Amino acid sequence: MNKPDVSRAQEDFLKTAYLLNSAGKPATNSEIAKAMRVSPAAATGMAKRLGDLGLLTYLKYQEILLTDKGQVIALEILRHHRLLELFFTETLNLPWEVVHQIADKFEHDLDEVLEDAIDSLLDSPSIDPHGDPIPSKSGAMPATSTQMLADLPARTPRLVTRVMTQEEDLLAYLGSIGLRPQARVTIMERKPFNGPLRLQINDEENLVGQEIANLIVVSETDAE
Amino acid sequence: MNKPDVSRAQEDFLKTAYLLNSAGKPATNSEIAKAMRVSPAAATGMAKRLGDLGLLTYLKYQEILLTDKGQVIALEILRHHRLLELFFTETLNLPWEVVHQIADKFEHDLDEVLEDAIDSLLDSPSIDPHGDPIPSKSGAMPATSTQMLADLPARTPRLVTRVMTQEEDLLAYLGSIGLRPQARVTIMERKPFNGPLRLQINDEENLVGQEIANLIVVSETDAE
DNA sequence: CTTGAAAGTTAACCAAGATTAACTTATACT
DNA sequence: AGTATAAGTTAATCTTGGTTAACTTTCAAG
Repeated sequence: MNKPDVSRAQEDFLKTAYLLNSAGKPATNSEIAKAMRVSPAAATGMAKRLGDLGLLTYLKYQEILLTDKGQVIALEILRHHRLLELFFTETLNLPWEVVHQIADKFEHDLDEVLEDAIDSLLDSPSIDPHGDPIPSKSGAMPATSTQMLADLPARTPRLVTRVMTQEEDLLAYLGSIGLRPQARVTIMERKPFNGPLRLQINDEENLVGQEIANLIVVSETDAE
Repeated sequence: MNKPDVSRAQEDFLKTAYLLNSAGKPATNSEIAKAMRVSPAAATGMAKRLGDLGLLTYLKYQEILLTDKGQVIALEILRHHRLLELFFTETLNLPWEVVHQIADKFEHDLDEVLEDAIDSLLDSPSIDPHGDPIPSKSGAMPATSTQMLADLPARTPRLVTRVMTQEEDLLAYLGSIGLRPQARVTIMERKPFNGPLRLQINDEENLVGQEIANLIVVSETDAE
């Protein structure tokens, strides 16, 4: 298995496209450009280059689609990213809101020796501190719940399994109210007209808006 | 204190120049080019760019000299490098011969939060796994012994304080015979005509050539 | 079924960092 | 002192990954 030797910018592009897809959004030029904070023209140029490398299929004006080879790379980077996030929170007690940006830089340089050492230290973990699934070394993505807290009826106790944001301030806040993976959460009351939700989080109550509830993934079955 | 925002290639150049100087060699164009594995022309170009940035003084055909600003950056990168080496050996039990190349890549991306976390986890260490001194955050380089094993008379027990190579195979070998920082070492016998040295290393004897003995730094006073 | 805004592309350009080839300078040696 | 060789520089060129500005395509809505 020869490694295609892609640059960081290329890896970032593939990762971005993959993440858009797995968030249910199409990997369009403008979405990618926005996510990568570059101009649309830069995204077009990169798409062409990666198309030539056989890592995605690029057709003018169309949504880009990763090829198998491209997806393998995206998953590898994602694995690096999430392993690193977990590694840094575990070994250094760094809060979950800071590890994302750090991992974004290191993910491109994680060689296999280090990757394997981290994997074995952490006992081949399948989720990172945010609850995001860590692809296996062979590229298999662990299954995750698709149940959003926002869609849950009241009085249905669940466990938080994933928090789908990387925004630093928001993560810090969510952490402070205990809304993180493994927390027990129950919607006690929904205020009308898409109003805030009164939540029981572990032993405390708190109010959160719809927007936040839409970032919280919970277990598909009741917390016992 | 504004960060000058230098690229990786620029950081590498400054680091290389600094390391040449501290190894007693002049930071000449060809030495730098060789150490960085780029063409001499590339080194000239980079020297000009860094000169314009005020990070070194560049005069045609002359040895380059880091300015204070340039040296601060070099020391910062060196600090990152050595902290990372130690961090990875400590947390992951990686052997000392592999951490160098890993740190070479990560050193450019170590932000302050992570740097401080590592520093405090390791209790503000002053040497890395090879015995190389770790500059303090303020840029002070810890003093080190200058006594080479090769220059020691026979029957003079010392402690190994530093092993001055980053060659993977060699480090692995030296580790295997116990020649690493903290080891007790004594020259038992010198074979004539710069022949090999018979060494007592901790509790075992071994033969090494002059070349290796010239890489081993030992304490300046006798091991008790 | 036309049309206007949004999305995407193209073109011209730029800077960084590399290369090779050819030239210049420094230096060491007879 | 004169000159060969090593060291260093310059010039021309390349690739990557960006930019902005202008143009084209798509598509939804009247």
